[in-house]
Amino acid sequence: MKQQAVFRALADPTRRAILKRLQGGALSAGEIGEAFDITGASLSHHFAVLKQADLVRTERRGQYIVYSLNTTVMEDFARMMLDLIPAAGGRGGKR
Amino acid sequence: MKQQAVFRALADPTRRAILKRLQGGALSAGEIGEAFDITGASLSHHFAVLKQADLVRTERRGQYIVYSLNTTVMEDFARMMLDLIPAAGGRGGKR
DNA sequence: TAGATAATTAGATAAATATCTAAATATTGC
DNA sequence: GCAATATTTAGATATTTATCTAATTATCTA
Repeated sequence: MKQQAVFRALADPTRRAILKRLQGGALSAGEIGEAFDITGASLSHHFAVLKQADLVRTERRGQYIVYSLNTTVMEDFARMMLDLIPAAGGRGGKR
Repeated sequence: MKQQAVFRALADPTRRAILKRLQGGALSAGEIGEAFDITGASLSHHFAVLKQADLVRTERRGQYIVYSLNTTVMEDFARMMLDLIPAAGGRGGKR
């Protein structure tokens, strides 16, 4: 997991909202965009950041490009966060 | 939890390194700073961001100001991340 | 109380980021 | 192949953020 890329991607509220929209299942770029008041170009930039962090997967389906969550990376991330906590969820104070 | 403040705070590698240093227990600002090659002023800025996110607690001890992790917020955060994942760790696709 | 040490605040600057408009690329259906 | 639609890329701009130096605040000790 590219840790820094994931943290950076999640730091922006618009990108987190995109991830939330994808919780219900895969959506095309346009469908995702309906919920936001920014241009397609800006959206596209956000997609690129999410992709770089491997938080979403893409697949072209005809004219459309369909985005879906990469839940593996999100799980890894959450568990890593828990590991940051001394004696919490994880194997405790390792390192 | 001030979600945005937490995400923003965690986005910076220096701040994450500070949190890691605190895993072993409370440290003064100066002790934390020993590990970094930036000025005290910059460090202090990072502390402020971490405090704003409630990720660390401070306590003055004489001349020193001692920082410690606020594990509660970190746990909340990790669990919230898991909840972002459809049917993963948490109570599944609520929301 | 004066000097030393620890840390923060103020103000400036350079780098990173979010957003925009315009142009380019990919795909469909006639 | 051409027009229409969906999306991305390029280039510009404004905002945010990380860092610095200098000054300020707080505490200790002699």
